[in-house]
Amino acid sequence: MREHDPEKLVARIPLFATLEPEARKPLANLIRVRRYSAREVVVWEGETGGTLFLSLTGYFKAITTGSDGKEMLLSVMGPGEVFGELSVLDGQPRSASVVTLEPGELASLERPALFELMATSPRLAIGLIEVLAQRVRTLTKRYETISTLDVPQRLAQVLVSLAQKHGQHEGSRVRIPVRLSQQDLGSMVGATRESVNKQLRKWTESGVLHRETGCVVISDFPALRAASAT
Amino acid sequence: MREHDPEKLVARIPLFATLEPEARKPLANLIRVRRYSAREVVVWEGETGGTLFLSLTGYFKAITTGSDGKEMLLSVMGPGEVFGELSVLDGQPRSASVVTLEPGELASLERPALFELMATSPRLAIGLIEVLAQRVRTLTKRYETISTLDVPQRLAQVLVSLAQKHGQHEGSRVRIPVRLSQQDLGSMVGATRESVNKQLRKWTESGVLHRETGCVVISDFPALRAASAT
DNA sequence: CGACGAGTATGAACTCGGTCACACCTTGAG
DNA sequence: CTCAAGGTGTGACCGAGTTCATACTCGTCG
Repeated sequence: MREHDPEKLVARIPLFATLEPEARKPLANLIRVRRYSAREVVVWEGETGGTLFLSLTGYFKAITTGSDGKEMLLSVMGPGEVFGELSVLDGQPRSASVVTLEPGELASLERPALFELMATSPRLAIGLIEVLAQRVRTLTKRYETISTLDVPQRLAQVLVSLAQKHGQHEGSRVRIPVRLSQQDLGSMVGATRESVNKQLRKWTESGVLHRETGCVVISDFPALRAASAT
Repeated sequence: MREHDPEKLVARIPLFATLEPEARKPLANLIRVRRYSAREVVVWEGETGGTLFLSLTGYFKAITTGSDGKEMLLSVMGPGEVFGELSVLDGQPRSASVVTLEPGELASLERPALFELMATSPRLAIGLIEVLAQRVRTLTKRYETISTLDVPQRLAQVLVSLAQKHGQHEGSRVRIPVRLSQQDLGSMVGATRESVNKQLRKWTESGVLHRETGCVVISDFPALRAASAT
């Protein structure tokens, strides 16, 4: 995003889009923008921190690391999305780490500034509650999925939702413009790198999708969608 | 709970405990109390509904039913806990069904009344945000657990947390006073009834726990706790 | 440009836990 | 009191997916 006028940046973030215009001006002065390089850690799980992040460009992953060192990928966040609201709102330690998947830019807002804004702008509070509510719904669904479906179904489901959330249409094809390793995909569906690889190969062979420099391109979206349900 | 003075009821619910005393009086007039019999459905997944529920007595389970009809148990709620806040806050359909595990009483509060209260009492809004935040944290942890640990570990973990949340100490023993079938336990950890049965038997044989008329009593809490981590 | 590290590819062996099948208890409704 | 229904107990079998081992491919950095 070459745009560096804070006020214009703010208008692009859905959370702030519905904000009263007169509330946007002060906001613009409170955010700070920073560029992150690939694989940089934005927040560490377990840390206490009161910063809210707003993704401007690039993709980020939220991960938790289990006691045995295994990494679980909780969500992939792209431009316009907000994260870090949990710790800001309840003051508890960060529930996950966030790492850049590729270079990108983030705007950040500190807790005191956020609370000040919320006091004058109830819509912001409502927006944040909606973000939180959405997280609960997404997590509930993922939880249900992981304990009900088998690996191919789970993988199909993840690809479908990645495509819906971040996909770029190229004719009848849909490109998922996020550089996710097979390891990453595995840790999204609770499977090993190997299992992901094998399933991906099957789909590649049957022409459902193909890989391009670290990205997945879906050729036959309906087929994938069909594979995600029973 | 024989107590039927609404104002006293309200004081027992943690969400309202920190409420300004002058805000409790109007609240008392807005809640409605109802008794539910065993296995009664309080809310149906998918329905739209704007009622917030406050558990007074008895235990309740939140479940989602997958497309294949398999039931997942999301959480067990006991006296003092609040549920149904998600749909009330974001207006979306209910994310899960709630069913009584045994006869119990619930207080309920309708959306308009709640919003009215929130407008005058910011603490209530903060309390609800905390409830939501807690849900995100719990779900995140459960999600991590289910995809990292094996069945015995998951089961141990669930029993430990049930004991911590609802347990009654009887000397060195801890009783989980909730009537959960092995099927229920299974659907909490993403396992079958049979697997739960077999693990429970092992623990019974080794004296870690025993069963009493539908309830689980933990004899060796440290052992169970040890079994829940690797 | 060449080499190292990260990611990809693939199969063989094993194993946890699910499925199935069947018998045995409780418990509460009539 | 009796019966049906729902919950519990237990073993045999088998299959999806993990683990392990071993090559290969690519891109990026000295």
